This record gives sequence, C-alpha cells and structure tokens, in this order.
Amino acid sequence: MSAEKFHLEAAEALTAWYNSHKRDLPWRLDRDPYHILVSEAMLQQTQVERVKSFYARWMERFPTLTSLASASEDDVLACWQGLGYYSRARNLRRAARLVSGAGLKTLPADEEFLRSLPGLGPYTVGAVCSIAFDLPVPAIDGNVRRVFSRLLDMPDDPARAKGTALIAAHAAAILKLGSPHILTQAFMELGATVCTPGTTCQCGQCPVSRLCAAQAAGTQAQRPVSTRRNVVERRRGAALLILVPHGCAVRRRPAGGLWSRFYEIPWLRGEADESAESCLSRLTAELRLTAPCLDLELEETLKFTCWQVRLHLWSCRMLQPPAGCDAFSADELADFPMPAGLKRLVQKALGESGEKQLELFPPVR
DNA sequence: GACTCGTGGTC
DNA sequence: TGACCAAGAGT
Repeated sequence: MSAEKFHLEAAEALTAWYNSHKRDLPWRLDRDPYHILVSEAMLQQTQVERVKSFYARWMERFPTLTSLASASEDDVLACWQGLGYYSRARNLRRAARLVSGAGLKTLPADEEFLRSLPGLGPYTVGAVCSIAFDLPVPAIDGNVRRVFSRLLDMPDDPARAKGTALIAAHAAAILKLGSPHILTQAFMELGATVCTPGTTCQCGQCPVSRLCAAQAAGTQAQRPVSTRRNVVERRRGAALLILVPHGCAVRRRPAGGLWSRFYEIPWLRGEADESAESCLSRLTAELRLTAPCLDLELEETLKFTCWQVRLHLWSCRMLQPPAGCDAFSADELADFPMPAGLKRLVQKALGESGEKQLELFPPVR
C-alpha cells in the first residue's frame, strides 16, 4: 500500500471511529485553548481518571488564564497538591504570566510562541495547536508512539529521536487529510482505550487493524520495543513527628530539586543498607534534639523513578520547634503543599484533624 | 542522550 | 508484589 493511501484510509477510519467512540471527558466540553493547555499539562505522565477531579477543582479556582496569571505560586501549588511533577504547575503559572504580560487574554495560535513558553514542549504545543486551533501540528505522546509503532511494526524504540521523527511525519500527513483536532485526539483515544500496552490490546475493536503491520505479523505484544532499563535503588529512612504545643514541627524544603519549596516534617534518607534506627539518630543529631523518641510503628514508602525509601516514623514532644522548623496544626497542614507520602504518614499518626495527638504520646507524669 | 522530576494504578 | 505503566519537559 502506498503511503498516500495508508494516510487517507487512516484519516477516514479514525475520524469515523472517534466520532462514535470518544469518551466524555471534562476537558472535551469545548476547545478553549486554556482548557486544553491545563488538561494537557495535568495529563503528562498522569492517568485520565486521576486528572478529572484535579481539573475540575483547578477550573473552579483558576477559571481563566488571566486569573491564573494573577494567582500566587503557593495557591497554585496547593491546587496541584497530590498530582506530582510540580514543575508543571509552576510552569503553567509562569506561562500564563508571560502571555498576560504580552497583553494577551488568551493563548495565541502561534506554534513558535507557544513553544517558547515554559512547560510547553513538542507534545503540548502539538496538542494545543491541533486540538484548540485545528492546525496540523502533530502531538506525539506515549499513546501515539504505541499506535504508530504497531501500525508500522517498528523494530526500534519509537521513543528515540529517529522513531519520533518518523511518527511525527506520518501523523502530520494524516492530520492534513482531515480535522487535526479530531485526528490528534483519535490517535490518543485509540492508544488509551483499544491499542493498549502489551497483550491487553483489543485488535478486534480497532478501526485501523486492517492497516496495521503488527497485526498482520502478530507482533502487537512486542510493540513498542523499549530500550530503557530502570534500576530502582531501595533505601530505608526515618521521619520524625515533633509535637509542639500548637501542632507539629514542619520545615520548608529549599528551592530547586525534589519538592522545591514544599513543606515537610523532618526526614532523612539513609545510605545503602543503613537501618531506620541509624537514620533516626542522624536525624535527631542534625536537629540537635535531646528529647526521647517514641517508635510509632508506622511506615510509608516514597517511590520515584530511580529510587525509593521506606520511611519509619518516630515521634517526640518539645516545647517549641527546633531551629529551621515552624509549628503548624494538622488542619493547617492539610492545605499546605507537602509530599503526598509524608502527608499520608502524618495523617496515619495524627488522624484527619489531629485527634490522636494526645493519646499517641502521653505526657510524662 | 541520560537523568531528574511524583503519584497512583495495574497485572 | 515488584516491575511497569500514564496525554512529557527541563537540564
């Protein structure tokens, strides 16, 4: 089959399929560029179901690009709290301020300008241009890579530059044969609901299975080929819930790096094979604590791409927070940007509103 | 290109 | 349960 025929048949089949099979999603009620941008930022490396409630809350809090531009970073982070990859929220706010500062009330249909905004990479620019502005700019995400790696039965990793360029060329050619806003979402919808990873794909439901080289060769489960390996290093660690008269001691993380400027209870990640108890003694030394610590026998694992830490929680009582920390009540803490794992740990210990605070560490008589 | 940046769900 | 996954971007 010629490339032209392949592109035309794909465009027609995907358009018809999308129009009858698309899911109702909150960000598909209209094609407002701000709505598209926020949803695409939230959907980066994040599942649709998880994004739904965050998107609704965000639009209630920051209904327009202008309202986002005038919001404080703390308010923006509080709204993003729990979604992860917080640079997405910071960049979204910075982008809104740049657009607003340029005298615009909404995003312009300008690929180059959009690409210059923080947080808008090749994928997001493609998504906004094609979905909001109906321009034939391809948006290549994990779904689209999987769909095309199967359609073309690609023997190499489609995430590499060469593979992505090949996919972008095919996708752009197809977008030009129909409505870009429909076809871009059709690629992703297909990858999300039919052309799913490994053996879970449902080729019987696929509108383009007839065009699929992997389907013909029976290699669907082997596509896409992945060359990335990840070694996850496991560590133990200690966290300390320091109870003070009006709450517990919380410190603020430095700017840059992991959880930039987030709040946290003091914790420490151990070296390789270090015990949680050893981590605790290093942590108390660092905080210059002399009060005795109570083992709360609570643990929580913080997981990341390259490492994870199993945190063990201790508690102690002090009359005032140690240097570098401030006192906050459990209620106040609930609205603070704080790593989700640490928040869970604190809630396990204190309960939703701190009602366990006294029973968990009875004062010495 | 390789590494970092969160979180929760799946099989 | 551990490895992998989910609508990527910045450095």
